[in-house]
Amino acid sequence: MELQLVNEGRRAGYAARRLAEFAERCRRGGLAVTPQRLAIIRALLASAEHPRADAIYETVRREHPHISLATVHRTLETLCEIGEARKVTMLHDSARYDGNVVPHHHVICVRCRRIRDVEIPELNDLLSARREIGDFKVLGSSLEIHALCPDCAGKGRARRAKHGRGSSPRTGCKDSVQDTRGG
Amino acid sequence: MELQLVNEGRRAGYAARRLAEFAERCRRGGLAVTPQRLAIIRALLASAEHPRADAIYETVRREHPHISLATVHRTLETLCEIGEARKVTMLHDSARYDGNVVPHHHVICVRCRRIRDVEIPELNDLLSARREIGDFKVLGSSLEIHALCPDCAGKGRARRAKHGRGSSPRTGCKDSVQDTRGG
DNA sequence: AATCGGATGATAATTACTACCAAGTAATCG
DNA sequence: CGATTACTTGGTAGTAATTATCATCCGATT
Repeated sequence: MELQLVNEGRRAGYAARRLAEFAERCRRGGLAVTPQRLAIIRALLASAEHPRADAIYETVRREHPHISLATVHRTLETLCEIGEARKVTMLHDSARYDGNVVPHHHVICVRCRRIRDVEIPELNDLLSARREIGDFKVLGSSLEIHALCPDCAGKGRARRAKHGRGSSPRTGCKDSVQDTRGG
Repeated sequence: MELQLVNEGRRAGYAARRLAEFAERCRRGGLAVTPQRLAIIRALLASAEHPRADAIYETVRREHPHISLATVHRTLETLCEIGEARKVTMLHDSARYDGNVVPHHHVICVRCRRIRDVEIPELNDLLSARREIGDFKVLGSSLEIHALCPDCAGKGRARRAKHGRGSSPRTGCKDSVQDTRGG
């Protein structure tokens, strides 16, 4: 299986292109182009660290000393909504435990966060053949398949639910549909 | 690619077996077998929901009204450490953002939580050919490859760092090596 | 330039989780 | 079986990440 770390040069070129189109994309998404948003997307695109909100905050603060941490959180969330950023995992809200310790993967409903086990023996085989990627030593892996569960698929397009931290995975449904499908 | 939801019958049988071996495995792991731990692993194995600590707490409370939520959090963590449970994602501490919205995957250092982008075009192809899994409608996917980064690989075996919530992903290193390699 | 709706900053509130410590109890040994 | 001891637990305070609230501000449109 082809499988390689993305190199720095390519990432930088990509970031430059994305930044150039940013204002245009904001308008298309119905968002105002503010200095804060520009600074935040610039910081995000400049980083290869997959940063947390507070790291972006520290970076942006150097040029915008008055920016609020809340703005950074809000903006990153907004960027995800218009598809200008993504979260590394959609399950960052709280720890979800699994009693099944046999290697397997998960389908996750992007609306209600329902999770079901999936077996993909071939994927396990392919990855366990791989001892390292770049200079990282591989230990294991876990595939998150983003999907709509049968209950949520019927409900039409997401009515942007508010992001009460962990408000819904308990029982209810939550939105922020993040389509990561390949292109 | 073979790819299917794990069915309920199989899961139940697996859970029964695991539960039977639990006491033995605890002792092997140097842990006391307490009623609380038994109740928690039983609740976890009985659930197909990939529950959060609070859901386990609500279940266990019916039989152990005095159990503490802190115990549930601690115990689930402990179970992961001795390999009797796993977390659905190891990145649940806090949101990590990515400016790269082109479909790709991630290598994550299990010690310091460093993340790097990985491209696996074949995986994208295989999954985008798949429109549904069971009754879930597939939108996209994200593979988490668990690994040791070059810096952490040299440092020998993990000295169990304390779990200060988000204490290390900023810069430092954190442990809880969770080997999910196939078998 | 006037208007207006969305955006921001400051801060309070919420949530998930961990730290701490006194008291309880499982495992070991006699 | 009972004493010993170290590991566990419960209760609770504390911490960190994130969201809510709301007055003020400012980008976009006219």
